[in-house]
Amino acid sequence: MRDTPNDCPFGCTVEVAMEAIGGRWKGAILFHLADEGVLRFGQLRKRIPGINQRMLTNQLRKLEEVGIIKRTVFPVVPPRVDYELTEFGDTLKPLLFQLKKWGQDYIDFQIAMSEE
Amino acid sequence: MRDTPNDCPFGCTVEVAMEAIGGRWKGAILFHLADEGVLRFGQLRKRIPGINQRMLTNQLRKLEEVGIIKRTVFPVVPPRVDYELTEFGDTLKPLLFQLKKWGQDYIDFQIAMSEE
DNA sequence: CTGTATCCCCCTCGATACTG
DNA sequence: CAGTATCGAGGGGGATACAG
Repeated sequence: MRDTPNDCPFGCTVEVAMEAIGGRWKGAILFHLADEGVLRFGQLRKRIPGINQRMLTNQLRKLEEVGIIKRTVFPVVPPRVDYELTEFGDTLKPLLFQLKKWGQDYIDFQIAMSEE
Repeated sequence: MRDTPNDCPFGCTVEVAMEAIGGRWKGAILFHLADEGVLRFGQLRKRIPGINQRMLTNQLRKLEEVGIIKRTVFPVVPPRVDYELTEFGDTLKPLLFQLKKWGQDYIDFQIAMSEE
């Protein structure tokens, strides 16, 4: 997080947004929660190939910290922890779906470029 | 860039998109180009406080490499280099403005959280 | 003005093993 | 099942100096 959000003369709100939802995994995590609602830790892991436990825990904590996702622990054995978007996190949905759509276009474009 | 874009079972197109436009500076660079059109190296630098020459050059090269921005060198002294979005880069515009809007909401939300 | 070239630190991230 | 602990490699990123 930037120390002083007020020294953002022009387009740096974009930077702030990128810090919140950017990085290697956050986008994928958020997309799945936006797409499917409530998901357990293990369900998220299955949906994000390549991520390991450490990273998943790590990123989930950061998203929880800034109020984008909610974490619910059930005191049962075996343990069960649910993750979902908060009310504020829901405001990300249009962005995430647009991001996904653009990502598909981007992949197609890269393929077209490499084939020319 | 991910090696095999095809091993993206579910929401990983979001990951791919984040790799292309994510990171500390790319969002800001793209936003300014989307907002103002053609900008010179030095103009970009002035608009992105905190970035240094190395990083600006670095990120511009990456964006150029994947076909999002176009670089035009004018053989004059002193040198002049223009940057602008490519036709494909233009498809990012709605995303960037939405990103900026959400970033503002996010900043407000963080302030509200810390004041509660 | 628009870059390269070095140097180096830190922090992210991955692999693996272990725990309640 | 859902984590934590530890270690280590790698690269992102900054400061500075130099070049065309």
